[in-house]
Amino acid sequence: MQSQLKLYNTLSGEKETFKPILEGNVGMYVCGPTVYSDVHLGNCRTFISFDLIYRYLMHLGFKVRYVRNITDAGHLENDADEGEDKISKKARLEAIEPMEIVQRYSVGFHQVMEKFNALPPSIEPTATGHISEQIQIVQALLDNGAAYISNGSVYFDVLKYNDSEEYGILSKRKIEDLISGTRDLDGQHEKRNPLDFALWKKASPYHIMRWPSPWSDGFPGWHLECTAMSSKYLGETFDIHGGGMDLKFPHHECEIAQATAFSGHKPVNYWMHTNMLTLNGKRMSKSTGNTLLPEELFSGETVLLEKGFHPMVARFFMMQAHYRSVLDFSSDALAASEKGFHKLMNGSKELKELKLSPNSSLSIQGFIDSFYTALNDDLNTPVLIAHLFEVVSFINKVKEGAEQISAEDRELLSESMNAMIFDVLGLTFIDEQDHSKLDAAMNIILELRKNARETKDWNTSDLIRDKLNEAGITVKDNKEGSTWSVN
RNA sequence: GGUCCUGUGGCCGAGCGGUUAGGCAGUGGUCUGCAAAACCAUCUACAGCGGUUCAAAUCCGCUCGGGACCUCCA
Repeated sequence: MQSQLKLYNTLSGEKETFKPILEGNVGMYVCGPTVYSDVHLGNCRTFISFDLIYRYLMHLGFKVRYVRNITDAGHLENDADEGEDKISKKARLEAIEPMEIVQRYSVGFHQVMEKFNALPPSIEPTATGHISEQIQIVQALLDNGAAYISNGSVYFDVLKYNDSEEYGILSKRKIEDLISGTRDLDGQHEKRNPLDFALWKKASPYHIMRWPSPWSDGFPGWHLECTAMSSKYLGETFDIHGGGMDLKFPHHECEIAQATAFSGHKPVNYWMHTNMLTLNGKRMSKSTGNTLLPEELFSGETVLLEKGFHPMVARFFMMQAHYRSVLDFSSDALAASEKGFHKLMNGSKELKELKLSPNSSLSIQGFIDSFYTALNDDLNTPVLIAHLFEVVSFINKVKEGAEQISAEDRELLSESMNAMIFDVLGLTFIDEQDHSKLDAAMNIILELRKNARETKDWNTSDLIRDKLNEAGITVKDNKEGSTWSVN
């Protein structure tokens, strides 16, 4: 099954059969968040997409080392001399320590990811914790002539690199087009060419975050941390490097260039890029303010939504679209997913209690194969979910007596459904609190209601149901009796 | 302006040369004191115009929309 996994590789522009460098092991690096403000839902989608990939690789039996960095040194605000990093700017605004900002938003990020049931990565290194590694790479690039010093800063020489390698190989850009398209920004005079990017920046006097280096007191360029940390923890060539589409250029392109110049070979075999989550048809972005915060989604306290949605509903909503497709966020789409989510989860619950027959009326293995066919095709979760709904439909028919399932098959299907829903898609039941006392109380109430119904006292029975509903508890009547659930 | 992606039924969203995707909503029915849920049936679309092909939502061209990147951004 493993060898059949195909992943879309941005480098080739095609789906390729996934083959890890070291059999049975996968090294995966994902560009993490910049912790200078709250992560928005668009950021979350990327990390949830890679959580799916991480989960599926592990489900297939790979031993995965998943590295996702925390960018706490801040990226350059712009390329100008006055450039200051985002962390220190925010710190001065709020008159607190940079690391205080970092701490606050890192914690917030982790809390949000936990709500989305995203597994923590194996290693979550920080840029500030790897300054010496970054300095070493800069020195090596200076030593081998790939970089040059200018006024205390160090820049990567893109044109020189392009003489022997191909700058633009990932984003499919031609260097001539890039040169002609370069904007005339201030502070470019330090560079030999506008395309050159900073490896090390000399800090201006008021710049708070700074480290000593052979060239100046300063801070690392914004592409460098990923090369330093990925090569440290995964090796100079590793299997998968991921990030949002927006990082393809220039960030990942620069990473390839500096890493190749540093080590002499390509750093990554499979480049994976997840697509944007849009709001009102436009990508979410901190700088434009077109964002939705996770907390706003959960609480519904925003003009964009009619009500709040549980993180698992949002996760399911995201899984209903392919990770490489743009997904637009809307209240209606969320509401549709919410119903579908409950339908799926109820189906998976009911599967375990299905009445058994000597034989199954359908091929259970056929269902299971379809799950893997979908996932192996570049993680096609929308198709996987479509198949899961087919199973739910089958489950309901067994319940109604229109289809049959054997004991063996029920076990097999249950195991596979659970693996898909919980392990791979990473969904959880929304209501998992301990209800033992509520259970007891509800049993008493429903007993009274049952008595009322038996004497056709509909006023009482409806009053109980309506009042419970107002309190957030739904009562449903079936042939076998009444069931209840917390909304 | 350059590079690239995209346009699917009321809504969301797969498919990428020949078969019903799926979910939500709607409609008719079964069930039910009513409601809800569930089940069955139904609704059957591929921006427009050309072309290639026995066959196109799927490939090619043009036109018209939408978006991403080219500057920090998941």
